[in-house]
Parts: sequence; structure tokens; C-alpha cells
Amino acid sequence: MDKNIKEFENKIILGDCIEKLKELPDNSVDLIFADPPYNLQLKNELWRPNQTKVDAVDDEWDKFDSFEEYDTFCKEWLKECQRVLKPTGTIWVIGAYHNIFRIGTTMQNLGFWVLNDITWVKSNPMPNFRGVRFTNATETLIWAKKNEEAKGYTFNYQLMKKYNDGKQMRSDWYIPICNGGERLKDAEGNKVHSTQKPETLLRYVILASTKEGDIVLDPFAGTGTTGAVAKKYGRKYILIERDKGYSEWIQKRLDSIKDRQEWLEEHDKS
Amino acid sequence: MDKNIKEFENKIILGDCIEKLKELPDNSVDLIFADPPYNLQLKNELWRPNQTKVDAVDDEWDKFDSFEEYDTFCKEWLKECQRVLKPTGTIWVIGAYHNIFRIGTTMQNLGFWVLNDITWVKSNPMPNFRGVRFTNATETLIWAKKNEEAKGYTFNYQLMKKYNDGKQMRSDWYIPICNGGERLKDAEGNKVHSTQKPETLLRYVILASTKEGDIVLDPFAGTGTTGAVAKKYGRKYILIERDKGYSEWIQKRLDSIKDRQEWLEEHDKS
DNA sequence: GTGTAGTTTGAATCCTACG
DNA sequence: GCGTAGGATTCAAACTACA
Repeated sequence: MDKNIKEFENKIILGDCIEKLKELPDNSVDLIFADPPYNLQLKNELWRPNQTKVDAVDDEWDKFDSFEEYDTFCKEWLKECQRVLKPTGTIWVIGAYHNIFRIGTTMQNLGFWVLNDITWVKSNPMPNFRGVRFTNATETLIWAKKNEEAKGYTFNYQLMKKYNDGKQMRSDWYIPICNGGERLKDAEGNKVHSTQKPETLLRYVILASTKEGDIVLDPFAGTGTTGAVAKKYGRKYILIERDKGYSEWIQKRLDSIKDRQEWLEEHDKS
Repeated sequence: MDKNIKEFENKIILGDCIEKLKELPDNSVDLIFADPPYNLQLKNELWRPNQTKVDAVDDEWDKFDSFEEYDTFCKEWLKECQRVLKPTGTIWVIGAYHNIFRIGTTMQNLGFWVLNDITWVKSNPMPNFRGVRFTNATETLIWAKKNEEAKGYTFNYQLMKKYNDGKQMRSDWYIPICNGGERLKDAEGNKVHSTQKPETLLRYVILASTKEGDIVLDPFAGTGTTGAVAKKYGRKYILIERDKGYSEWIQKRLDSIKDRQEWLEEHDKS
């Protein structure tokens, strides 16, 4: 026990999100970015808190049960995030209409204090092929502080204003989905991860709400976009990922990125 | 008991939302648009940089003691809405980050099936004066059907596509806030209602998800924007409003609107 | 009437440091 | 904990006044 946060800095931690969060000390990270899974098909493997009894037949699991399990799962990891977050830190959680309402409710119930809901407006969303709904063109990010009383969170107002043509940055962000050279593909040309987030999105998040040298935690690291952007901008990262395959991709990805200091030194020489 | 929905058509019903909803028959309306109180929880005064005070929403109807009380309230009116809604009908609920997560969760728990979450992107939102957050530039609408199994809801895909320059309509809508001549003002020039919605927003909603002659119910009618747009486009309306003052404004507003048939006849002559 | 400059205002969970 | 002083902070659109 009584581990120091330094042991975890710039590490990729392989394992279950909740278990691994529990190993981190209280009040130790400056920013959390969480992109939790919400594929209801995975419910049995993923967010059964109690592995002992799993219904064999899916039909026996009515919708409310499945929502309840998901809520329990989210409450667990969010509670750990709240504990680990510094009082001056903030948390970002991204989701879509399948899960973001439940997450927002859970966060408010735990006492997180919402600062903004940000809409990621996709410039190139997937069309609705059957023409029975509106094109699903957005995802939502919740930005919150540890609790209502928490003071002193970082918001680089002037920097964001500069990036927005000199006008105050708004809560609607126009960013393309992750595609092209940035999208990780395996040897067969298949995408490595189904929901890889664009680096631009993480750049907004990290530049808006951290200072250089801050510690950024991502409990669902996936392909490691959070780590990649953190490294590029001189922030420390702690990445938790339960899938060994993904974690190996993250390692490769991060190894290929020069860290800020290196980059600055090279830049000075030229 | 056993009232017929025809008794309520094109009526403004003065009274408590939940009580009055209970008088409506099962499976009787085609569309519900609900703009419930947001539970803003504003605590302090806010001053602009030029030392003028922001006119905050401090109406009695937005006061709740806790999340729990708010949730109970929402569960009640949403349950009645679900009962009253035809299986081929849909419901829209608008909110902001203060309440929309709770509403979405409650709706999912009740078995409503979400079709889209729509982001109303405001072209002219109020800025963040203190520079401590992003400009709060959006509100969210949840569009849902009665339950997962419900079939045959109306979505005027081609019409919406036409309104969107021939491209499939997306879930992000760019609409100014309600201001100018459309904003109702009393004799002293004060706004009648602190949160009047723009007609354009309701036009999108009603044209997308109803046919002519359909019945549109608004349980929190306010200044009656839903009724006004319904009347203009040949839909029937049922408006519930608990405040006598507001309901009188609605009556005046609706009286000044020609109904669709009248309008078409005049238009034919010219 | 027309054009320009100045004023007003909108669903807002809007500060921090120091006694 | 509280009270107070210090200091940094706004965008778009409608409306008004006036030339």
C-alpha cells in the first residue's frame, strides 16, 4: 500500500480497469479522460461485477437488468476516478446516447460537478443508410470537477481562445472522425480498434485542462490516443487497458513518438 | 373516465402537468414535445464585465430540493406521457446538462427507445463572462419512441432532406435563440417567459415527426410555441400549462395565428 | 427611408486570495 | 468556517438613436 504515483507515471498498465484504479493513490492525478465501452453485447463478459453467476440465456436478461449492471459498472470505475483525482483536477468522459445519460446521472449522483457538456460534431459522420433517423453526427463529452466545492481547476482560457480565432471557445467542437494515416491498421489492413478517437479531440481536451508536466490518466486506453497526445505535449500519462493486444499496439504507438523534451531540443538545433 | 381524445383537441388545459396528463386516454397522441424545468440550481449573481447583472432564471417553477425530487417528478410525467403516446408516436424532450442526463436515464429505465439525441447548436449563445468554462452553446433534445417494439413511427426523411439542401438531415441543428419580434414581451417590455423556445426549433420537430392532422401534446406549454407551430402547419395541439398568466398569453398568441386551412385558402386566391 | 454607431441582452450550475 | 478586497472578464443579434 501507500504507493507513490511516480511508480505509475508513463506506464501502460495491463489489467481490469476497476482493479487497477484501486491501486492508485488518492488525489494523485490532474486529468482523467475516459472512453468507456458501451456495447451491450459485451455485457456478460464486461460489467458483471460478480462473475459467479451469469445467466446462460440472454433473453432472461431484461433491459432493466442490463442497464442496472451497466450502471453498477460505471459507478464503480467512476468512484475510483473521483478518489484518484486531485481536488484541482478534472475529468472528461465521452459517450453517445446509448450510455452518456446513464454516465452523466451516475457522475452527478457521485457528486462530480459538471462544468460543461461538450458536443463533438463530426464533420464526416457515418450516414443513416435506412433513412429512418437523423444522421448521428455527434458524441458528447462531460467535463466535470471532483465535487462542487473543488477549486483551482485548470482551464487554459486564453490558449483556447487563441485557437478559436481570438474568440472564446464554445462547447461545440468540429472535428473529423479518426481516419487516414492516423487510424491504426493491422497487417491485413483492418482497423485495430473500432472506436479509435482522433488526436485532435484529445488535443483540445489536454491543452484546455492541463499544464505541462501534469499527470493524465486514461482507464480505458484502447489504442492509446490519450497517451500519444499527452506525450507529444509534455504531459505524463497513466494508461490502463485490459486487452493485451491493444496494450501492445499502444506500446508501439508511444515508442514511435518523440517526447516533448526531445522534440524541443531538436527544434532548437535547427 | 373513458374520455375521448377529441374533447382535448386544440385546447389549452390549465393545471398541473401530471394531474392533467392522467385525464388523457391511453394511446391517443401522435407526438409529445416536452420542455420541462431544467433544475438549474443557480446560486449566485452573475455580472457582466461591464458591471450589468445577468437576468437569471429564478422562477419558482424551476426550484427542486434535490436530484431525487427532480427524478421522481420526471418519472411521473414521463410515465404518463408513455401511456398517452400511440405506439406509432414519438416523444421529444429538451434539456441542458443540468437535467438531460437524468431525463435520458429515466426515459431508458421506463422503456422508451431512443432514436436520436439532437444537439441544438445556438448561433448566438450567452458567452461565459468569467472565462472559466467553455461557452455553453448547446441544448440537447432526446427523440424516442414508446418502446423498443413499437413500429411505424413517422419520420419525414425526404422532407427533412429537402430542407437540408438535398443532404440527409443530421443530428446537429443550427438555430438562433428566440429573440427579436418572436420573443413575447409584456407591456413594460419585459420578456413574458424566461425560456421561450424558437419556432424554428419546433418546426424541425413537428415537420420531421408528424403528418398533417396529427395530435401534438405539450405538457409544459410555457408561451405555447408548440401550439403555434402546430396550428401553422395543420396539426392539432393539446397544451398543458399550470400558470394562468402563461396560459392567457398562449391564448392570445394562438388567436393571432391563422390556421392552415385558412392560410391555404388565402394563398390560393392570390 | 437609409446607413452607421452605440446599447442591450440571452436556460449560467461563471473567481481567488487573504484575514 | 466566513467576509471582503482585488482583479480579470463577453459574442451575436436585435434594437435605438441619430445623422
